[in-house]
Amino acid sequence: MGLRKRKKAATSARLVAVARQSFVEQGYAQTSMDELCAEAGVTRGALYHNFGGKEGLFEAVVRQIDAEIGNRLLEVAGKDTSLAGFVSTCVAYLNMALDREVQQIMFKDGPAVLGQRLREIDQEGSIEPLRQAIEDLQGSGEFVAADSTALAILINGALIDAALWIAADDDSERIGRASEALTVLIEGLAA
Amino acid sequence: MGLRKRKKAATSARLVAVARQSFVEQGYAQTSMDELCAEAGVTRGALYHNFGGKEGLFEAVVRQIDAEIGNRLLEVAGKDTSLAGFVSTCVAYLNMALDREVQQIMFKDGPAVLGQRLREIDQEGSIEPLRQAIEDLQGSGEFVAADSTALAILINGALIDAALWIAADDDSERIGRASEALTVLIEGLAA
DNA sequence: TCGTTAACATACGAGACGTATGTAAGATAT
DNA sequence: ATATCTTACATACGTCTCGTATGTTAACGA
Repeated sequence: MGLRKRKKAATSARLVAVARQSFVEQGYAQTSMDELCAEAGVTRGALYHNFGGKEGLFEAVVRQIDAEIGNRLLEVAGKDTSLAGFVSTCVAYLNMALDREVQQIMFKDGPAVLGQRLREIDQEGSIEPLRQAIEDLQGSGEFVAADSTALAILINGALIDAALWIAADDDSERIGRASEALTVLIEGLAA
Repeated sequence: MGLRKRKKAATSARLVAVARQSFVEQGYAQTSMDELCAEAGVTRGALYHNFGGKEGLFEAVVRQIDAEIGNRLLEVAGKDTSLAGFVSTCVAYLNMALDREVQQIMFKDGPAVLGQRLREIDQEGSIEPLRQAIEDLQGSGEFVAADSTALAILINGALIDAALWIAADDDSERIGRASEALTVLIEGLAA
């Protein structure tokens, strides 16, 4: 890789890093691209050259986070393909969804900024690992025989809202309640 | 009620009506308050006097939609308090969630614009009716004995994502898949 | 009837975003 | 090695939008 490409990758990475922090701390709408670029040590020219605009930079951050979640999910789901393992995977997802970065970027600003595109990105990152795990369980007869994609969507949505509900409260008493309800919900799907 | 109050209510209603339409059609960020006020036949002065700003107007729209959903849910849930009735309530909710207005305002822009406040508003509108229905079922021993609020949150989230998933596709083949999976999910919670 | 105040209009200023244009350094071809 | 070309960014500019501060009119109370 030539020097040009390397420097470009470096500035892109710096912009994404700063953006990820600013978008989380101040939210998408309240983040000024002037300030953000200043923090990254570049001007807005670099931004528009590399990402096309504010939205493009945000999407880059989303893809980064989504990839991290997807990798982690695949990692956990690969260990144990039993029903108990699936519960563990969901709990792992729930824990990731409790992260402030994930909540702000993926759940709050994401839908408003990217709209439909966010769902397409999510599909690879979080939905597909869930769907695959479900299908595996169905293959071994441990899970009800309903559409695996639809089930993955339902569980995904349940997990997201649970995480937001948990994080909305200061005292960490909700996480126990949610975890229990989640376990009950999934075990109800066991064949 | 004096003439003053009536005219104030009238302009407020006009602003909310126009805002509801614009926010749905163009999204929150792309909606200009200048144009919106022009359509409503007032200036921005009226807006800031009645709602304090763009956010306040958006919140008014959210509350209006949320109240409609809540009333409808209570109506459906009140008819039949059996397990089958609960499934009907969830399906009714799913159908409302398929509405373009609801999706754009409540699910896409809502979280980004109102953040935590949206959840508080939702609590009264959609969560509480669900929770109440669950508690009734638990009282008659037809439902698993897990935290009713947590279960309501989980089901609410599942329904929202299911609706977005269904609406994301043109051909209406997903609604059947989602409805079936949803039914399976809820019946898995039957005691 | 007259002062008061609510409801709204008008005017103004501060940012913020996107684009068009300029520029310097790395890549490329001969 | 040099000249050309192109990439990666910087700079400057214009437009739009929101919020506020101030003005104005009409309803309300005394």
